[in-house]
Amino acid sequence: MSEHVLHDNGVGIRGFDRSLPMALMRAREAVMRHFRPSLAEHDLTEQQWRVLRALEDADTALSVGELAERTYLLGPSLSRMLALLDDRGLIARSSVPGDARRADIRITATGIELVAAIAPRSEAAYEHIEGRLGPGDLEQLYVLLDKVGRL
Amino acid sequence: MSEHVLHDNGVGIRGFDRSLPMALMRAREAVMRHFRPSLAEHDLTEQQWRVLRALEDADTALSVGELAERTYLLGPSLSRMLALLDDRGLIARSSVPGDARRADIRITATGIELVAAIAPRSEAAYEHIEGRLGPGDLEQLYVLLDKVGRL
DNA sequence: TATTGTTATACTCTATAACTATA
DNA sequence: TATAGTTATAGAGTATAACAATA
Repeated sequence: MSEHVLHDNGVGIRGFDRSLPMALMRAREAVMRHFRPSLAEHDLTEQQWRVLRALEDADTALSVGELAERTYLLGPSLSRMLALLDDRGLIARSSVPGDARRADIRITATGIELVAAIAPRSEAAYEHIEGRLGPGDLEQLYVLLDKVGRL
Repeated sequence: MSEHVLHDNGVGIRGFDRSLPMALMRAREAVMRHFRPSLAEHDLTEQQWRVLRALEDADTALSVGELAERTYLLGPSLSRMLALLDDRGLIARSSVPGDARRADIRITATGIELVAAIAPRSEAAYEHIEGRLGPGDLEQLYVLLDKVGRL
């Protein structure tokens, strides 16, 4: 029998400690706690960071809609954010030939530099996590999270 | 060799798909997507839900500070939220004998009823997840998340 | 003096609806 | 008519500082 047993506390709902959303949030908090100061230092919110990372990872221009999906941001939030990131020269927009409604968003060289400047702290956090979990466990965690993410 | 290989994309940072915070967020999104309508139906934000669940799980009164730690909310956010939940009769405050600075927060019968009313939808979401992962994987996921959460 | 909690303030994000331009 | 993106608006959370009351 496992130490992690689902228990009934009388109102037909799992204990707080057995709530998957809370466990996910706790884990995310633990990771971000080490990383957030680095973002603040460079005047980036977590959401802005997600946008830059998504663009940098895409390696190609993305439409606003595609970007919204990948970053879990709503259109209006993203729209305003892109204006700010554009002002800071971190992203650039261009029109799409053949569909004047669409906008192509890409990360600029300045944006890539900023991401690269923050990256070392991110790597340090990962090494810390790997040190605690071991590479096998981390791998297994990714597999399980991917499964849950595909609900 | 695993299919999940950390790769270098030229700026010294992991790919977006190999970002642990993003994987955690995706998983949480997938779970909450099924659950959020139920909260909205009862006029609760995710944060308010966390507060009610934490109180209900504690099975005893908590100080504002303890509650803030358990729900990952800041004092000022929590302070305002407690006033709203108090107005709705979902929580109650009482003074602590021996320390007039502290406030004891507890969930009311009405609050417990509300949690119980929402619980079935939560359970359905869990059954869906268990159906996809299998109980063993879900258990393993909890173990790994707990490890990460203890950073 | 330090701690507990609230209030003040500015900013950001969430969420929905309305709007513009284009397809 | 539908789609892509922006603008408008209201509400809520984040974050820091300042504050009151108490220890």
